[in-house]
Amino acid sequence: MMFSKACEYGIRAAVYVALQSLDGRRVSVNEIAEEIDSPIAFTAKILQQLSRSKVIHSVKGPTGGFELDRTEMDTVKLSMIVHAIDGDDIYVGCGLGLKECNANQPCPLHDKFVDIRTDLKNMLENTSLYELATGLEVGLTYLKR
Amino acid sequence: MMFSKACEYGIRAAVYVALQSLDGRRVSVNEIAEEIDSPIAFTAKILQQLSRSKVIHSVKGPTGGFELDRTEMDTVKLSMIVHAIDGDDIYVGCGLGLKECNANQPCPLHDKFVDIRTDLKNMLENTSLYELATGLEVGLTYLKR
DNA sequence: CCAATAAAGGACATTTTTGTCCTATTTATT
DNA sequence: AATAAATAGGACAAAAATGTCCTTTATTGG
Repeated sequence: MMFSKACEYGIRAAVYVALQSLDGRRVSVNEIAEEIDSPIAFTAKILQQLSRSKVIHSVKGPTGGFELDRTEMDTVKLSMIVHAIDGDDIYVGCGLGLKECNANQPCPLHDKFVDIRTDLKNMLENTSLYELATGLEVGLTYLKR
Repeated sequence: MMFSKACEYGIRAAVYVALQSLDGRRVSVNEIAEEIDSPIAFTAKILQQLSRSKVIHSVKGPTGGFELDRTEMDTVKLSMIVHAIDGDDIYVGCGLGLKECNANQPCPLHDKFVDIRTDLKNMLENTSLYELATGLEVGLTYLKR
């Protein structure tokens, strides 16, 4: 609707990793894909991206998996995940696809989009994985279905 | 960023048709594609969709083309174009791609998305082609580049 | 050291979106 | 009636996004 499928899986995966990390549990790709109801191999690719972008931490070998430490959960905001996967489309792009749309040379929707985008941007930049994981932990929110 | 490419072209095309219709000019696919800087044949398909959805009016044969009458420009809102081309994804879909995300069983971002989507929805439902075309006419906004 | 386990990564397959080309249909003009 | 101009529509092509499979690399525990 707004993010790519890859980004949707990425956010859900990161939130699940955060949730389990609250209990000190490291989680595997298989478990993540199972718990967020996503295709395993594709999810593995996305987790690689997130790991390369330092959004989550990965450990190879037996007992390995993905994790986040408590401080990272606070510092990692949704905007970092979206940026790592979808790039800066949401921030930069014109709603009507113009290359050089800006306040000087705006598309007909420019001003109307500015407000909506600002709200979205603020939301993404102010929402941490910790915040999302705790909602899940308490059973208020869900990651599947 | 938010709409498909097809929808971006569709909105730009419809606004251009409205603009020219203000002067009583009927416009061809070729002229539209030229003026909004879009691929001709693809634009033709999109105009077909808009015509079938009664968003714009088409006339075949010599002197034919696309047009809108003054009353239609007021009644046609952006939401109708978006709906005709992209369906109701923007209205219905969960931000994280869950099938059954709602107030009872929300995804972690549900509440945060509700506000943003409501604003987007209101904007689309309250913006008419007439409003957008007049901005263009006065030279305040642009449809290319 | 060896075996097993888990992520990393490359190559490939499928699906969707975007885009093109050609023919058919409609209609105004002569 | 013939011609030409315009949209309608079907079939195809290319590109991007999504998704799978298999091999390599790192690491743990026996």
